[in-house]
Amino acid sequence: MATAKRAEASTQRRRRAPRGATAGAPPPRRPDLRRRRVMDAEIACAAEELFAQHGFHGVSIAEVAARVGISKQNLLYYFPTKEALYRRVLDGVLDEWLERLRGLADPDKDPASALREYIAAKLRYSRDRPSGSRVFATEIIAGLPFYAAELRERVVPALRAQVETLNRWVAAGRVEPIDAVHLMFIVWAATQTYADFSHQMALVLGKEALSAADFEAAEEVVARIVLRSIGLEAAPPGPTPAPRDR
Amino acid sequence: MATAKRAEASTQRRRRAPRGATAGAPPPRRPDLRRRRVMDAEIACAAEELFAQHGFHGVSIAEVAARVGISKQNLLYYFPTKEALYRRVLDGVLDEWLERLRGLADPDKDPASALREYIAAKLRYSRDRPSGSRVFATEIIAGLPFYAAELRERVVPALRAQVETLNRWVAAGRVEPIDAVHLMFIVWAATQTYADFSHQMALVLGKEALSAADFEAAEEVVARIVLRSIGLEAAPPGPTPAPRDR
DNA sequence: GTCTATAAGCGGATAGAC
DNA sequence: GTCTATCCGCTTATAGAC
Repeated sequence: MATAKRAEASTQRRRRAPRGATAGAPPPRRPDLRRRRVMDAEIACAAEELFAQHGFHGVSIAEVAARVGISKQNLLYYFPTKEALYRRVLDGVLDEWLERLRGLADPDKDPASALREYIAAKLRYSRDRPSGSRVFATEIIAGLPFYAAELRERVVPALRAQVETLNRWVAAGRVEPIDAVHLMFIVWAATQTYADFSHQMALVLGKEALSAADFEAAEEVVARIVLRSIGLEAAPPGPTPAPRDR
Repeated sequence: MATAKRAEASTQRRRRAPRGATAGAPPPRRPDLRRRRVMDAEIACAAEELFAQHGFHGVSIAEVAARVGISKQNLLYYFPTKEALYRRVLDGVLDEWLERLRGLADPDKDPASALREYIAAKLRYSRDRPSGSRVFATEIIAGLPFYAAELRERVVPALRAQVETLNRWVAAGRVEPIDAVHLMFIVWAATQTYADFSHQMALVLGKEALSAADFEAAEEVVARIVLRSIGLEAAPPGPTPAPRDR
């Protein structure tokens, strides 16, 4: 999702073919569900970026509407309240997040490669969808004013499952004993930070934005840190693979 | 700072001793600098908590004033604009942060204990002043809309110095080679997260808030992860010291 | 579905009396 | 320093025509 397909949809928006004269088969008269879905997604996508930058209260529905190219009243036709739009954004972020991480950290897998994959997937998410990550982060930082129930129902179980997997590996002697909850807290933080704090990172690195090479380096370091901490791997093949840009 | 001395200041606020009659020595007529400083601090303290919870746009100066027990117009006497108040909050957070971390990560120190101290100090900060940490985090996540210059001038050099120290340890062969920037990114994230994401953590742990024992466990795991990643330490003395509450 | 019009309230900020 | 009064713009949301 994210930035895709906005342009095409926008150009075709106002006024489809006129109805009265030339149409052979009468167009279906039920509410246009497809259009509804497209508009919902497009509005949510615009809202996601704006909420990420300015926070819930820092964005007006008029601004979202303007970015999509519709009127604010029209936006209110699709989302009855600003809060509904905000929740929809969080839902979308969460859906994709759960989808991407489904099945990773399977307790039957090899711990090292399972953890590697998990870290890679989370970093990919930070890279592909920083806005979503940021909206979620600010909601959590604010103390879950809108999304506490959903987080409890959908996120916490997923996180607990990962902790549980790690604990099973410990119990089976496949990794060294460690406080699994805190290890996972750190994994989440270390991967999330590449979305949330990338502005600060860019400033430290003296560049405009993080590059692909930065994300590769991040993946290597996070994986090394985590794996070594539970006695899984000494060091990656090459000591420090040549950075491409930076 | 934070929550201290609010009560006493509030009770004595309205109307000091009347001026006309009984006073022997005429009270100094210059602007009361001491009062100014106290009020500034008190307002900033209240604002810090509110900004942390609701974000810059989610807080009205009237709400801040109400929490302090003054009128909104009176608040505007001390801070001419809402933005000035917000910057003052960030300044305060940054001042204390730099103060606490000053001198840590000295390149002449033993790397292991220097890093341990650094991690402990950052975690203590997350624990003592979560609101400040959160305000800062949301400002960064939002892309530094107000505080870019200050971050560039005061924070980035401090962060770079820490990276530099780590690099010197690598060059001197005192620690194993590693991508120092990313290691530090992870250290910042792993310590910061115990302030910013503590709500989510509490939900995962099934408790109201993080306890002292949680912070001790965090310190142990973060230190272990970081030190091991550069070949500094095998494991802490006891395998898993008995948790006190949880 | 999309538009115009408008309700009803809160936001930050200023002016001036005391 | 603190108060009263007030300006004005922007906000979410609704009503109803087309």
